[in-house]
Amino acid sequence: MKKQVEDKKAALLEAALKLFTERGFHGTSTAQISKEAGVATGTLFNYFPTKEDLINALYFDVKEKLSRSMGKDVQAQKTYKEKLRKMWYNLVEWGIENQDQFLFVGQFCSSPYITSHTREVVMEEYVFFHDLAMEGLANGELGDYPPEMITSMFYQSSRTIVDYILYSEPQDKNKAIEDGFQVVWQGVSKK
Amino acid sequence: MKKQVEDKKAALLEAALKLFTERGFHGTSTAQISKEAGVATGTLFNYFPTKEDLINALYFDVKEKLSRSMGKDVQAQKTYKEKLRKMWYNLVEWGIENQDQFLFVGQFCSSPYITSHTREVVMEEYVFFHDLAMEGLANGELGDYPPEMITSMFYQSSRTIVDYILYSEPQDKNKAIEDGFQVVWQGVSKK
DNA sequence: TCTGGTATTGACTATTTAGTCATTTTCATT
DNA sequence: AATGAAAATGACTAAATAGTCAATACCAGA
Repeated sequence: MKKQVEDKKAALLEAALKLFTERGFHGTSTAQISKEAGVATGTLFNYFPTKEDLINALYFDVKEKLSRSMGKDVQAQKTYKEKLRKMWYNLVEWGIENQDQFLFVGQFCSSPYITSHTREVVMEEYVFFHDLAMEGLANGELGDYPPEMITSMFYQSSRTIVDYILYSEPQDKNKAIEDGFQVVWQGVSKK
Repeated sequence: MKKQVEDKKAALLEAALKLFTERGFHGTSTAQISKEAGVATGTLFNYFPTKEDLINALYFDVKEKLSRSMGKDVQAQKTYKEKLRKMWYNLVEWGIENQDQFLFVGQFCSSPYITSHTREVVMEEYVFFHDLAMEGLANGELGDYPPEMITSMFYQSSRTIVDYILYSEPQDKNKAIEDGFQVVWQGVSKK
């Protein structure tokens, strides 16, 4: 029973992910989401009292997965540059392998349907990222820029490279990923 | 008469800009837009046959303004680095001074309501940008990266810095703008 | 097999929506 | 002042919407 519950909830989130990205928030009806998920219209509202709750839960879900992928094996790297490189590859590879989630985040990160509460909760998942920037500033590996600026530039650049790879389809994706890292590292590291 | 026509059209675009950014595309009714613009509901459809036509016209309008600001006085600069710096300042300052348009573009650039036709037409306004990257590659000022990658990184970084300035509100905005340029220039220039 | 509580269903509704169109207003020209 | 064509109006409609709720299905434990 518990299993089935999770199944339906996951199916609803998956359906919502696909449809919201394809057709937008108000462009997708709750009926369409239920149908795509293979459940009754009422079932959606058992799990998510309102449509807004649904998209906020979905946003949190996706951002959490992203944050987990992002941090994987980073602390195991020897040098600071290797830590950043690991994180870069985690980010870009996740984006390529999870296109739908990647596009969803891009489309809804500044959307009015995501509440400031959701944004705050999501933020907490990313403190380790901020800490890593602080570490680089403290040990002199990074140029003397505000940490929020560094993290933003790093994260947004990874999105830019994923977009570039998905849209321009370069022959050598790995080259593109490494090129991207070189640009960012040259940009933020201390000369 | 001609004057008034343009007034109403402009009022509709302005109202749509504000409301779409605040409440999303389907979250904003055509009635709300008409009301905000101070015209009758029918008038909107005289100028824009459908709601989609309206948002596409608006998107084109804003992107065109951005492209014009972006290129201003760039060719008058002496060195290549100065050309890029001029463009960087044009971009970031436009974003700060035109927050509403800046946010609108960010929110709708990858939205399903913007047709691929609109995207293509908008693209044409930005060939000079691509050409500038080619120029930098040809004269050895830029690192050996694909030009599309360079333009994307440059443009998206400018967006990141505007976001950073609007959201983090650093004491010294000009320092932040110049810092941003340093990061990007270090990133894409040849070492 | 029976019990009782939980999960699921889908018909239903009150509201909202994009777009229409017959009518009225505006105003340059005569 | 008279004309007429273009612009503006807003009441209207057919369709779609988020969310409800009474009825049903399910299933673990006794």
